[in-house]
Amino acid sequence: MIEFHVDRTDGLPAYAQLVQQVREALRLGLLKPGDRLPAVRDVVVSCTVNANTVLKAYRELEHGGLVEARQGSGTFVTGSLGAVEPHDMARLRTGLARWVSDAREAGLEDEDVKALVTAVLAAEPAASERDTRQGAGA
Amino acid sequence: MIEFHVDRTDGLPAYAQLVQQVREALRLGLLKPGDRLPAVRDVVVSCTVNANTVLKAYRELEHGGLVEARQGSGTFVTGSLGAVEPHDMARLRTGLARWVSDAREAGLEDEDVKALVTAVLAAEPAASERDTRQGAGA
DNA sequence: ACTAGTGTTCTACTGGACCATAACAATTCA
DNA sequence: TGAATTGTTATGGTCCAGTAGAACACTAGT
Repeated sequence: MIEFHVDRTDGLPAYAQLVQQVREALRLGLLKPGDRLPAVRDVVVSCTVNANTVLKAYRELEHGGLVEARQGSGTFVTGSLGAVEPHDMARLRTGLARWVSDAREAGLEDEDVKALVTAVLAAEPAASERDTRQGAGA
Repeated sequence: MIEFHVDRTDGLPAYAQLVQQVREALRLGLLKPGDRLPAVRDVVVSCTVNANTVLKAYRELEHGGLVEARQGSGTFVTGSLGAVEPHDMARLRTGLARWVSDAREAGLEDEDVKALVTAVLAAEPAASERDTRQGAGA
């Protein structure tokens, strides 16, 4: 069961943060079709947000075909994202962790790491993003 | 001279995107003390945002001690961020580019990459972030 | 002194995000 | 059947980001 957390100082709207967290969990394989999302009322309590806000997030996910809400029983995952082999994912994660460790030893903070990732991704767009990219680095 | 771009579908407020882009450029060494930021009116035109929006971004940067506005002449960079050796930065960038290339061959999209980075950074907080972390991954 | 370019301030308005509260509807299970 | 749990809808309000338009203030170059 995924656990949400909302950072009000983030700038990103609360409902968008919830959506993002579900999508992220799907991409990392932490959430699979059949899994249930936390009940609306639970999220209301744990994240101290309004029911409408949670609903908005769940509906956006539903609209994207990622989850399905069943009145009376809950909201369930129905779709997937990314779909990379767990084995490959584990291998890449290890490699990335090593690089991050290296970067931190060189003095980079988390913000530096994120900036660098953004820059590298933008510098050499993937084939699938070639004509869609907006650019993000400076 | 840094070039801004604002993505209205991003969710993040326009002024926050401008701030982020300046901070990112500072971290990557693309912007150094003494450099001038684009004139408010130029940003208004190039990004089709309001002058107040740009002002808000510039003031936030000024408040953070990163830039200084001089009425009549422009807004100039006065501070720095990260401050990692250019040599180290270049080395890390190359290493990251290699990993990204590897990840893409395995089928990861940009969103997958970002999700993985977020997860890894959150999994092993840096010493400087130990008691400040909010968590972000799912 | 003049002018062009720069940052700055002000007021008024719109729209989206969010909250508080309450009620309604479907499902599940004893 | 009934109670508990779940998603859903509705109303009305607050706050803030962003817009629009105008004017003001400072600086540099001529």
